[in-house]
Amino acid sequence: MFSRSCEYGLRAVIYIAQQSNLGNKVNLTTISEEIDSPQAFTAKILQQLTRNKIVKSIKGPYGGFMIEPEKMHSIKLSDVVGVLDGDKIYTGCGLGLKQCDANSPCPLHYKFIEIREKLRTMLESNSLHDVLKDIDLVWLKR
Amino acid sequence: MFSRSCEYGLRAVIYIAQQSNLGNKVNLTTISEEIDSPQAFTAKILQQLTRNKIVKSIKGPYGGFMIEPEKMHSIKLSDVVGVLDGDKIYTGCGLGLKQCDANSPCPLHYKFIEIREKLRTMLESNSLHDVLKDIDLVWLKR
DNA sequence: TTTATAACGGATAAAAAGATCCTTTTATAT
DNA sequence: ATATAAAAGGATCTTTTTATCCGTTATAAA
Repeated sequence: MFSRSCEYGLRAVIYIAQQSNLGNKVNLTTISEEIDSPQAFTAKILQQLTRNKIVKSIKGPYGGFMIEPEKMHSIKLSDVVGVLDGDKIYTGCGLGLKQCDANSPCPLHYKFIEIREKLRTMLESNSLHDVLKDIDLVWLKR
Repeated sequence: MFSRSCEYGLRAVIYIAQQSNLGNKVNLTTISEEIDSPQAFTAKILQQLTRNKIVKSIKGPYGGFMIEPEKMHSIKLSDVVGVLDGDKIYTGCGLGLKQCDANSPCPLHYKFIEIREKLRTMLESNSLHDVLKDIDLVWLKR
């Protein structure tokens, strides 16, 4: 469904969000341990998320990553996915055709569109706040 | 959503099925032209589909690929996807966690499972016959 | 002001996916 | 029998994705 990068990114964001809610900033080492991801690679992903204002980074001692509490409602899962995987998951054709839309649909167009729209809606309607509401973070470690 | 291989595979199977319905066998060159895919790579994919009895191959002059008419109802899209991409699209965790299921769900488990089940149902309930019913094959060329 | 810590960024490496090439095998028609 | 057409299969190459390494920059505390 998503690329590795995007999976790590989502896990990282959820973890950082949860810690930010507790008032903690977290550094790269901790993040990659907690979400079980390769550290250097995770660093690259966090850089992208930082540049795109999803997370905030603080350099230097006692630095790390955090998400501003006031953004918990506005940042949607779709924002994270959008930064890391783009929008091809919503817009792309199930059969990989370049041109496939309502007025020139591929054989499976109408069968796929429903699923893709459901996915889009899910990602766009769930904010970090929503995700954190009922969460058991242990699961990010597996 | 699917790998390139799987996209080509689905396009090839749909095209072969349609031609088989018309009583035609089709060779690799024709297939890759009609579905706009790299020929040699498509050959590899067709080999896999042949080994897995999705398509039938006939060697030698006047040979090619076909799908036996009596299989049009029994071969589902999920069979093609299963051969080429496996079942990770149904069973895998949205966040890429190895262990994620009903009794140890990841933070997004219940949000994803609905989408995945919808996809599975769609692929498992659509046979080649179903797909061919209302199809405009021109679209496989784009 | 020095030292230590942590993110940033560029370069590189490894692995996987995508794609091609070429020889071998099979089968058909002449 | 021979020539030819087509798939099969092994080896290899290319591109993309995933992952690592290391020097640079920023910052906080002592």
